[in-house]
Amino acid sequence: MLDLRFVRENIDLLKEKLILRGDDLDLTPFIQLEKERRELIQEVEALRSRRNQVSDEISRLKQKKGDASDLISRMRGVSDRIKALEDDLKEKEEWVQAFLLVIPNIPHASVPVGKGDADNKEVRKWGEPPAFAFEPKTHWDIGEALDILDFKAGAKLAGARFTLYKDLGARLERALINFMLDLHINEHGYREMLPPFMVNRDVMIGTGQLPKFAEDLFKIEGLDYYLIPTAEVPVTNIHRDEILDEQDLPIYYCAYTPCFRKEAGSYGKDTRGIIRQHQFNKVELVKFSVPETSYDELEKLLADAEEVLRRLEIHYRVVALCTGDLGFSAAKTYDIEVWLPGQGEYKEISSCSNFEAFQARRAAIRFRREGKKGTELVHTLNGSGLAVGRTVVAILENYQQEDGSVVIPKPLRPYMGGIERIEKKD
RNA sequence: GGAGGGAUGGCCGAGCGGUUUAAGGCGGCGGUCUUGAAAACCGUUGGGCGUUUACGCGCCUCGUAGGUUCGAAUCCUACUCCCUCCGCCA
Repeated sequence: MLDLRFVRENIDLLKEKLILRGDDLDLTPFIQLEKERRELIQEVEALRSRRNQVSDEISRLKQKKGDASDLISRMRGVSDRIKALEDDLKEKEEWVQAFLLVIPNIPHASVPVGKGDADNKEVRKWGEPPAFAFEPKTHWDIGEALDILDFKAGAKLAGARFTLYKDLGARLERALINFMLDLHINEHGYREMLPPFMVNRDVMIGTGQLPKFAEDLFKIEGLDYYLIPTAEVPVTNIHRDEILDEQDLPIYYCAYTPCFRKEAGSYGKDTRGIIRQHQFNKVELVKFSVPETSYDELEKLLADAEEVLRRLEIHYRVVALCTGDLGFSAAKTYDIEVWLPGQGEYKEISSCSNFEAFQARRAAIRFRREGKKGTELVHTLNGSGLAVGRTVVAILENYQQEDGSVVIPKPLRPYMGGIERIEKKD
């Protein structure tokens, strides 16, 4: 959410920025209603001020056993007028608030201008694609041949876009979760969190999933609970409605959670394999920072996520998302795209963003500066460190051997009971 | 699921229809005293909104939302959360 005063005073600038995003929100009704809102506030507050004054007078009179009936009769009805104005004001406040909640964040000045993913800018590449003396297979072929991924069973148990992991497939997923958590906690300075996998509506509004993207979420029928689409949601909201101390910042949290997404509107996309699932595992990095260092923190967070692929020795590239490809709440985003030989393309495996004060304003996450009065909004950041299912995909496709087996990257072997290779059972 | 108890400022805790401007204490901050510190004493103390060049002024905020009243932390209704006991349960 953007600052109300900022929106009011920078309408033209905001319009320009929205166009960069490809958003053509009409701001004119907002300008008018917001003005009416302020006029109403002044009217209602003047009346309330008078009511308070007269009530004091009545009180004083009664104390002295005086007759206040004249004053009382004159005040009769004033509250009804206040009430009527308050109802009107409440309606306008809610309208203004609802409008603010669907305005996307403003892209940072360093974000490349562009319309879609074709305009994203490559920042760097790391490593080399593996050379194969044979035609590399897709992970779904590898996984089925090794009997570690069972798509039919997933469909039977739930439906399309669900998969049953079996034996060393399940073990590999679990090994990756522990490897990633240990790396970030022991070496990158993050605190481990294990949050609820369901959250309420206010929390979803806090990080920006609601009200605009309800169709992407699974909701529990009859209750105010939503399945989380990412750990970003519960973890960022840990400090909702709080005022932190400057010396507490920056705060680094790391959390493993499953993620649940409806994937509405992606019907033809990634239908095979485990690239796009309704449920997948992710290790997430979340930071709270003072505004002046949040972009340094973004670079460090990105490096922390990249480190996972470097340790696993898998080729990837980093792209800076352009203005047209940026998510609703983000001011700047880097995607890490991992090389998938079976598909012959780079695929997003992590998305690292600075939200600046956009989420903090929605969730009321503030901090106090040493020796200064008042509060300021923190900056929030997060990034996948990494998406676990897609890391399994990357390992299967990059470490596949001609005989159909898959070599386990060295750092994962301690987490796999020393197993070095997944081979076909007979 | 059943029965009972509770929610007041950063924390503890009084208030139960009208100078209360939410008492008092703790903590925090500033000061006096002191070589320095402690103690003691004095002062100060949240969040949000509106208005103002500014100093300031006003409004809201006692779990949340309504209601009664000239006036609500206080009375009424609903809801949420927490605690205790019973039942069920990994």
